Amino acid sequence: MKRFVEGLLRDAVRGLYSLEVNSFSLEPPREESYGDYATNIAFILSKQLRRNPQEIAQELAKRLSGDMLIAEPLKGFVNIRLSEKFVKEEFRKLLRDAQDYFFEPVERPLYIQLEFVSANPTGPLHIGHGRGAVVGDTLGRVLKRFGHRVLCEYYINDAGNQVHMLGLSVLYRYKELFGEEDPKLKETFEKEGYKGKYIQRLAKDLKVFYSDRLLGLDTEEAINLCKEYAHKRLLEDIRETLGLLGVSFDSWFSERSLHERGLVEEVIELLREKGYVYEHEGALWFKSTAFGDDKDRVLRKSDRSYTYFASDVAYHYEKYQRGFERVINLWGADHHGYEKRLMGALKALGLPEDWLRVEFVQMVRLMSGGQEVRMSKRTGEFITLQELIEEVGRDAVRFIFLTKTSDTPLDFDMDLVKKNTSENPVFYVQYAHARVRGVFREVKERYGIDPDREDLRDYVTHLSSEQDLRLMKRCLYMKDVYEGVLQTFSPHLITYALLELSKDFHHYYNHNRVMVEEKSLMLSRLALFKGVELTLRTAFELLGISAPERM
RNA sequence: GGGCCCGUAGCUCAGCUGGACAGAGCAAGGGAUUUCUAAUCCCUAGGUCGGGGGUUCGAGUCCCUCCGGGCCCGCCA
Repeated sequence: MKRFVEGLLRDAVRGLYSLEVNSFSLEPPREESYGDYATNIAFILSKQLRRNPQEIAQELAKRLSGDMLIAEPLKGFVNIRLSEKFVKEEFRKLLRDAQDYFFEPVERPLYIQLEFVSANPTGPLHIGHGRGAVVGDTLGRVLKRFGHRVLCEYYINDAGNQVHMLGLSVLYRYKELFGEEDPKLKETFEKEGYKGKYIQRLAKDLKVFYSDRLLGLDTEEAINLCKEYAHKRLLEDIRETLGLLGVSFDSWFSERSLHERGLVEEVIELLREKGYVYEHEGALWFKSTAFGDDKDRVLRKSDRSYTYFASDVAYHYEKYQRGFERVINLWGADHHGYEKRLMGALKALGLPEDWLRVEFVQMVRLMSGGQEVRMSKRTGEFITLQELIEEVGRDAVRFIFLTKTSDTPLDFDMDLVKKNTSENPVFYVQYAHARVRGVFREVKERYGIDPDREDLRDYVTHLSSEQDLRLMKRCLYMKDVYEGVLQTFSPHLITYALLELSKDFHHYYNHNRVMVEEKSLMLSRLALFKGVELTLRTAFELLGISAPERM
């Protein structure tokens, strides 16, 4: 809708002043009585034309008003109202095919890679990973709907020190099972090892599998065996947890494969050719200060092993070679220091400036009884993502994770999502859907009308009350919301808009009855409800939450 | 010392590339039940947008500075 209005506005400007305006605002005004959209375009034009904005607003409003829009100038603003005719036409389109209506394919589809979660396979996913997973997954769904080719990828850190430490930790616990203690192993374990109970479980599994055969092996060899087994198992667990969340990846990319293909050396060589690599105290450094970083960063340590940073540069170079036109990374907020050096390296390699976009996902705090909950009562360890899903359900987890912009910390109120009242936003929006379905069931029973099969489009004509129009517009408005998500990569806008829609629906429901004597009125209200249902359902699909028939 | 995020009604937060008298939800108070689920709806109240400067026709929004809070800063990942 917004796009349509914008087009008319540009036409009007072209017609009146034969010039183009690039940036102006066009948004729903705060004050509802001003209409559906308001624009500051006259202020922008007044600079270029050196004329009074109020006059310009007046001319534009006159030109704009017609069949579709009613425009009025006010204090230099142009206030625009969608005509009843226009709203109805749009609503009919929605009823015909909601997918078609809401998602007009982008003119130039891009091959986009979306990398998110990418948690080390050294333990279970925690709550923060879940937020990244949901935000990434939903964003991917939206981008796909608009016609982009999207590849969702999980980057597995299966090389380097962390997985090594995982192997070591498992081996330590394994030996423990046989009453053996290796002092060297113990020292490292106590300092840097993974202490979670899941390590002991993995050790027990290995005992079943190998019996005592690992004891005879050379330590390094044994660590490697443990490492292989443990990280694969943990990855399976991660996959399972993501599955419970309804998140799936198209691709799982192994860090190790970069090393095996020699890409890490290759990319360092490339950076060296460009003159951004130097040696210092036996290590190889990247001159990230040349790109605004506060210090240079090590690529290869003096023990000749590569840093995580080095493989990350190689990874992104590999992404570029794979042909992605756009790459979006969702990182935990603790990685923000990383952005500059990676961006710097990519710039040094000659990649386009806006090719990579990094979005940060901030922490989640679990709250219950007004207090932060960190430890699970059952296990005494940090609450895992899996436990949270089991506790409150997938819908609540997904919805709440999308209620705030991802770059600000989120408090997850566990008590709230268990309530069946309007305080609980998840309940509130799903209840709207259940109510629509309830009416449809009843209508079918009483009158033999099945709104699921009936084509109700022609009855839209009878929807003329202020409340009718308001609810229709609210549905149509979701189209603008999706376009906003596309532009800002902020899927949380959907939950907001959904709450507003639900609010208007509940209001309508309380003030208007569907099953009334007058048949055409009943059918028109069914058409309205049908539109609401389709709108809700489309949004629910993107959010990955269920659309309950009854509650 | 440096980086990132944040400071808006009692609480939790919206406020989209600067725009019209600052919004919502919750909590508080009052009201609607012969209903297609009242698990809902309606009404009322409340803020010098952390302080100070600047840019602008116009600043919660941009710039500077100060105060306060959170996260991060290793030849770890």
